[in-house]
Amino acid sequence: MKHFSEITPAAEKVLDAAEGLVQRFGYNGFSYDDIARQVGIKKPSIHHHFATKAQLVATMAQRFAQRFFDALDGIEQTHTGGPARLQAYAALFEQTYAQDRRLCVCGILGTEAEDLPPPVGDEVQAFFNRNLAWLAHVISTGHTGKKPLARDEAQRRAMLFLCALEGAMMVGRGLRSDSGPQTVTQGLMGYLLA
Amino acid sequence: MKHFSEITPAAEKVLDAAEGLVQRFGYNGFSYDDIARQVGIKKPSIHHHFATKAQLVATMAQRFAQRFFDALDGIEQTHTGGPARLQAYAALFEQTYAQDRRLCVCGILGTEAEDLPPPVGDEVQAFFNRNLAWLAHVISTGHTGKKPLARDEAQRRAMLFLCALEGAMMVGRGLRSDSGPQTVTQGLMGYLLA
DNA sequence: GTCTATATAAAGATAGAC
DNA sequence: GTCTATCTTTATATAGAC
Repeated sequence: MKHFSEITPAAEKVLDAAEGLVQRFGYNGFSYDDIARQVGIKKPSIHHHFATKAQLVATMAQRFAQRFFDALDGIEQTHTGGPARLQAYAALFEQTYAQDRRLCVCGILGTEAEDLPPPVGDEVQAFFNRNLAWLAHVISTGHTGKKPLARDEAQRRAMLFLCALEGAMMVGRGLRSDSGPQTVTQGLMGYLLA
Repeated sequence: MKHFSEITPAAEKVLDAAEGLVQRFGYNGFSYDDIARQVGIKKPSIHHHFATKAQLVATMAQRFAQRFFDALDGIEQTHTGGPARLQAYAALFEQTYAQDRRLCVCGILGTEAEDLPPPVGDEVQAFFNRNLAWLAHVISTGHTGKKPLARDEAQRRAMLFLCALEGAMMVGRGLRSDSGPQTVTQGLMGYLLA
């Protein structure tokens, strides 16, 4: 698979379009022609950049994950303490949903997991694992209790937070509501770090 | 739209197949031919029972929701107290995911909301609204605090619980894990009713 | 890097016989 | 209620010219 770092400007536009389409309609919900129309080129030109849809989406998911992880690094550098970091983490989901109720790329692909080409499924799985590790670390070092948090307790709370945020996007859409992740963070933050 | 209550045994088998296929692959992830193969008939026979895919899935979602609400009534009759009722509620999600990691019908349809025929979207929206109302009621009457729960606080907690459960199915799939909703209920229950 | 033209398969759906 | 045959559209993908 082509790595997203060695990609031309034209191919980048294709990835941008694919990302938005996946976030709105899922893997099975868009076509090469949809991308072509958005980018302003023809269908076969897409194949010039990405031979198959599986490769295209795998590359896009990889780029999405990389950017997300970069954002996590940024949060650790610019925010101090558990609450601020979890709040900044939640804001990433919030900002995504605020754009026409877009879902997390790996969230919507996760629901389609059984149907996904293996390379795409691998990206999704890695994305969640790394998010959980990051959250468990932040929760573990940021909590305010007297005893240090047990490793598996930190992991449980990380799982809860991630699921609540992903689920809030899913449910928010089903409710046809503009309020997504934000509806779920209030109160939860205190619980996670208590 | 045909109501599911006036449906023949043959049509019922079609709905059963459609339900499983939606839970595994989503609205855009299966075809009339997939149903036909499962039921053991041919494609046009499906159209005899349900003229369009939109009608078929709308009827299926309606049946799913009705059964789910019946289960909620059952929980209120057979379980007493907030903790037992929330536990029984979570078990409904658990049982679904335990079947080949199937998702909640309205959960997976919710992620596809932007792409859904309006009648199907209506069913999904109604499903979530009614679930939130039921949960808010159980949480409100079941909590152990000294002061009665404020209405909007009960609704916030209901939203958190629903999103956590739906999200756990989504994330569990992305992780290729057999552990779904169960990973998220522990600890949360105490928080909801505190 | 983009195009026209085309191959091939699958989708939702209809007509009409049994 | 189910079938064969068929229509129409759309999908992913390829060949080869510019």
